[in-house]
Amino acid sequence: MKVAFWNVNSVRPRLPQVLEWIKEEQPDVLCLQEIKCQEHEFPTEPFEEEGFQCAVFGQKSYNGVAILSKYAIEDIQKNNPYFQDDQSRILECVIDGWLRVVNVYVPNGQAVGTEKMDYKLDFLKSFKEYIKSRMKLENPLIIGGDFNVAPTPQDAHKSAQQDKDVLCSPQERKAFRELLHLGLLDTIREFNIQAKDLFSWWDYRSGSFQSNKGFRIDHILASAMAFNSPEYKIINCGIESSPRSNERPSDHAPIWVKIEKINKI
DNA sequence: ATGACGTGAGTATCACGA
Repeated sequence: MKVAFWNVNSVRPRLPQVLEWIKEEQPDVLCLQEIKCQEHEFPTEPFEEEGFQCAVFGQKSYNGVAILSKYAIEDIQKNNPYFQDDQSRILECVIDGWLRVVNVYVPNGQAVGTEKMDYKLDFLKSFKEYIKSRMKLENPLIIGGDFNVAPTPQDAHKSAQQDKDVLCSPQERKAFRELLHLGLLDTIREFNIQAKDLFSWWDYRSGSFQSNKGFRIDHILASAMAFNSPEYKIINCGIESSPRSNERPSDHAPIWVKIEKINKI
């Protein structure tokens, strides 16, 4: 099963290229972040025509997440039950009766020392408790989306100001590490231990993509049961940077994993 | 560099992104 995540920076102007990418890459599940519309404005029909069911958690103008799946979508949960939030940022479900998927759009944070950074850090602190509760459930678990954190210096281009800047501050990196310490693996890093210049987001300004001045801030975290166990295995994963070359692209690239269910005798 | 782009709301310009 191929499960992809993509911050599309508004789904409606991006619809033709999202449909094109689906036809080329054939994901079974596509989790979208920053759809920037309400449920009734979401382009459900074009995705249904490609064979997807849609679960949408929208918001007017900002944020919003959705899960498209060729298999049954069950046990839908919107946002974190332990965190009061008037923004639409988390959508959880179980796919095909076995794979639990959490689709997350972590707040931007604006800058260190601002109220928005406080909100981001509160969000991440509570997100950890929420994920802890999900790891107690029986299903293999993957958590993917836009985390807005570049976990290590390896995940930011060389000229980035790493110590004080949003995405790279010690506070944000600590919050991300604490998530991993629950027992989750950063799948794309596990498959690319030494790789540098492996990025998922490039600023629209200053030709950042052309000079590969990016950050790796979109991630897919996997429980040990999902990553490699007698029952399940992640056999491959990647960052698909080619859509960043499209006309009117999202500033984020899609990321994906292939997870295999190993048949019991 | 208090910049650069891009999107939504709304129809001039601002909030927001990261």
